[in-house]
Amino acid sequence: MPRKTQQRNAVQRVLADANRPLSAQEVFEAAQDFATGLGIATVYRNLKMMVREKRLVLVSLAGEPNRYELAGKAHHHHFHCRDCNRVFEVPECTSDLRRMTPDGFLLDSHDLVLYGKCRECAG
Amino acid sequence: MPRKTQQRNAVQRVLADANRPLSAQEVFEAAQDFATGLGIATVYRNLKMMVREKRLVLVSLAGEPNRYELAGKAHHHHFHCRDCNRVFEVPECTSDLRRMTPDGFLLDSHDLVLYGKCRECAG
DNA sequence: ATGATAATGATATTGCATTATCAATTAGGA
DNA sequence: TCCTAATTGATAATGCAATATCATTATCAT
Repeated sequence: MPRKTQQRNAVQRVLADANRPLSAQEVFEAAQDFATGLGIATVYRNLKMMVREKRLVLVSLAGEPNRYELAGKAHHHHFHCRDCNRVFEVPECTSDLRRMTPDGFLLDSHDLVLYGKCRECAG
Repeated sequence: MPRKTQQRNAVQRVLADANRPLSAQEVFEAAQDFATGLGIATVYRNLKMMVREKRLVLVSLAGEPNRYELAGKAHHHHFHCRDCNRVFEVPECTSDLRRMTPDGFLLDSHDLVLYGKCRECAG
């Protein structure tokens, strides 16, 4: 039976407040404010647990450490800012991906990542 | 001055013959046929050199070791087979990605990966 | 309040792709 | 052919995210 802890709440809260996927390191830094003395191992443990419980989903991007976002969001994709290295959400792509799937291939899912500068970095 | 070696030729040939991006490991295995006793370090060295010379491009996919493909191809994306773990090329997506870019963000490039079963695995 | 045990923090360890090291080999111009 | 420097193979080392370990602390049902 899982227990309520300050650390777990802090991790959860940080992810709920950020409306973008965060890395363990980002969660670690932000969650310090709500759980002083927080350890990185605890962050990893709680992220893993919350993914297992399907309260978070893992966002895996090429060449990047894993990020995590709240589960249950509508289908969407991500924008990776090359300057600040933050990842943002973008709405679903509308194009018919089946059209680009080679004959005989079975399409399950897809991932689209946009790269560039976020609003702040473009500023 | 770079020299012509059996090993370098083997790496090059394997990548030219495969019409899909290959990992260092895949290159290593396939190139054995053309260079007996080939070492994995040599494969990595040559891949790195060929990327530096812009004869290959690096294909980085989430949670996967790097893959490499011949440079100079038309813009395209990739299909990652969940069964055999091979990656294939697919033609460019036609949708207007700028439409999904949030206001104020600057879009440089994008990557799209399709997931599913390739023809052989779907067979 | 108490006890059983879940959770934590510090840190060592793992896993894995990739790179560095180095002695031995080989390419290729003189 | 000879020489020199590029290349190679074997393997140790690196980098880094993520996990395991373990003694200590905190939760919460009783």
